[in-house]
Amino acid sequence: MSKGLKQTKSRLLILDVLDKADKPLTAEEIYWLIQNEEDPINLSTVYRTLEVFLNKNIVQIPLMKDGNKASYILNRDEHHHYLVCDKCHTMIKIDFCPFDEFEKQVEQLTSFTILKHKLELFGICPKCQRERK
Amino acid sequence: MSKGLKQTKSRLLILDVLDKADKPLTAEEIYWLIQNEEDPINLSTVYRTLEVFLNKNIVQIPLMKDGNKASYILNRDEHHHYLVCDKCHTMIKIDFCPFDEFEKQVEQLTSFTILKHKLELFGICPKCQRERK
DNA sequence: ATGCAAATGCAAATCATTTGCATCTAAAAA
DNA sequence: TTTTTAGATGCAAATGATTTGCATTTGCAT
Repeated sequence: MSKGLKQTKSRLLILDVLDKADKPLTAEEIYWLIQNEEDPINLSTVYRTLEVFLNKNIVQIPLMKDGNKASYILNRDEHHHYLVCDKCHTMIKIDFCPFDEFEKQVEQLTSFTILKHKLELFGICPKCQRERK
Repeated sequence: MSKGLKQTKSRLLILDVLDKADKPLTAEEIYWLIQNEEDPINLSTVYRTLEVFLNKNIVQIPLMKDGNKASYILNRDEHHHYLVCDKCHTMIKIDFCPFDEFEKQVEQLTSFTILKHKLELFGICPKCQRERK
């Protein structure tokens, strides 16, 4: 395993689950998905692993929360954002991001060094518009 | 009090504290700020009031969290974003937002109707840069 | 193979937030 | 103004996500 981490079964399983996921997963969701696999793994381990992965920048927590639980995604070093439907919570990825220029302006204005940004868009998806939900 | 709410001392105090604040406040910060004022008020009341205010759109929760506590700001119907220092959590308001054009593009691309967006920038503030914390 | 630092399981602790319930109070009705 | 009552509050206990202490296990460097 990269970044000076021991390669353990739990960590590989968690990475695998996150890799296959098509949406951000909570610690508990990861936990249950792994129960369905071969070897059980403790919920504390999931939390501890996710924290290590966060520190190593292997995973990220996007802005949206599922209730008050944090969700995690693999950091694929692609930069993108999510668009979330307020009605049905459909979540789609937006693959472009025009904010480099904006960040430069803010850096000049504030003297901060900007490291990252999080953006999320909320609206109504086409399906819900049709169904007037 | 507007929006069909009873005008109570707690609610007026909470509104006042939020109005005077120059940054998002957690429920507990609001609670302590009010202890310093004349009349004490219960922490549950702060939480309950904030929830009512949220539903009435009188306050909003910006994206950033102080640790894992939610922060609240008065909804002033101004649109702006926050810049947060990763080290000392200093939080400053950015008063301009260039994303209308971007939203239009995303609407065309996805057929979503976009209602709002949340953006947050993270970096290191000038003070922490100097102190190399 | 051996030793050790790091990882894990388990149970208990933590901490923000919520809730049940008895009491109180703003404001509508009389 | 007094009465009425739905909604607001205080208090203590419950909840639920996340963290932590500690004993045990396991990668992996020697």
